[in-house]
Amino acid sequence: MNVRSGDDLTARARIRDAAVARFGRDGFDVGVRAIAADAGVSAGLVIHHFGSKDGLRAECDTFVLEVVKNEKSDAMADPTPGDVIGRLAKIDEYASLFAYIVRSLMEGGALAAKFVDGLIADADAYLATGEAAGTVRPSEDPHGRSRTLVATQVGLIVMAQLDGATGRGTAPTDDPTTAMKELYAASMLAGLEIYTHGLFTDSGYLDAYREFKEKS
Amino acid sequence: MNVRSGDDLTARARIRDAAVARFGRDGFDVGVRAIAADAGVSAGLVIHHFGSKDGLRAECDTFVLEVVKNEKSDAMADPTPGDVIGRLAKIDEYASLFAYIVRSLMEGGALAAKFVDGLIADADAYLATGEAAGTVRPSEDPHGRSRTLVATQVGLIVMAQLDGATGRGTAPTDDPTTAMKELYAASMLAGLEIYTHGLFTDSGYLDAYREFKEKS
DNA sequence: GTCTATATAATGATAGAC
DNA sequence: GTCTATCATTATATAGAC
Repeated sequence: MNVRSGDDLTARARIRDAAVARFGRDGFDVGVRAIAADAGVSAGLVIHHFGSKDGLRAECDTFVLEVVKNEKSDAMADPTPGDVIGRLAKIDEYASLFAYIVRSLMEGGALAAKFVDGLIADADAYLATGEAAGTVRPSEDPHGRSRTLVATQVGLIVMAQLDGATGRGTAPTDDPTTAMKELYAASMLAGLEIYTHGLFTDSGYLDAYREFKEKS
Repeated sequence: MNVRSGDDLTARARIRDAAVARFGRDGFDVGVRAIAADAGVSAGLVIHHFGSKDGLRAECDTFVLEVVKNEKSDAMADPTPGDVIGRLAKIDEYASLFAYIVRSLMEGGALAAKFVDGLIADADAYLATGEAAGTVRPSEDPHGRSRTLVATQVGLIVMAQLDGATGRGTAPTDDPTTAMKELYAASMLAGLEIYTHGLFTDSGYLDAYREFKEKS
């Protein structure tokens, strides 16, 4: 989860790390006792430090968002930028972080909303750059386009989760990172096809929608 | 939920309907007592009829899938077919059904996997028809394309849920149908743009990926 | 800071009367 | 078929010793 090697962490940080990992693996219904056991402390100490389970959850949220934020800063300094999901999924060190984010996404938590907002903002910036460079087509609704593209990413994540939960595919049940990478790779060609040539052979559907939109 | 008007239903059916609605609105952690209260029966009777909470959940799953199946049959007979999500979302009578499906989707349940599989199969058939008719471009990976398109739908649903849960947008928190319709409408133009003209101005990304794929 | 022990509340499920 | 009453379990959170 981070470069610090475990024993040298304060109990508070150990609890928080254990909670992120457990929440990510088993969902937010997991008990405080399981988290405490993972961290090697008592259940009472968890409450003592964080006030309540919700307090612990909130601290996990801010911690994960902080890591994502730092990762994004690094990505901006990186000469070969990719999308944040790809970066996070790539680095196995962050697997529990990614699992936590996926859980939050499935639950509809506040962290997920912020995370998705960040992805959309990234897409806005990335597409605007591409548009200026001439590699990306202009759009009547650039922000809507960003949301649509991010929706595809989010949908792939959810579908990967479904595949994992129902035991399909080659990925083991408890590894959203692997399942995600597989489904992503399996959809990459088709996605690039669509993004390069489109899906329809003519502009009939688009024209019809524009006409419909103008009438209302 | 169905055409039957409430009081004339057996208690068993009333419990099942109440459960679908409650599960859809509050998630699957809702207690048996709350469902029983909605149905106007005792908590014990719920267990008496369904054996356990899981038994009730299973019956809700099969019931919802049955309705979806019938709805699909109707859609095939209908001369103006749309996608199933659109049809379900459109009909307010099915709002609780839709909410239930969304919950299952978020939780990663078995029903959600079947539902998504059905959407993908529908997309396969729909795109194959379009391809034969000349309105849809051929693809190197038709099934992967179907998955990608369904992923966008699923992602929009999840993002609508996020907007609703965090109280953004104009939609009320507890109405996934409305939130979904709004986000869907807001993304329609951008989506059709992509599906008509593509996203990129040239085939550089697609060519690069094909080359990368051949090497490995 | 950290523990053990406990209070309190809610859950799913059972038993038996009617 | 339906109820009330209750059991057994589990959960979060508290209290107080060390």
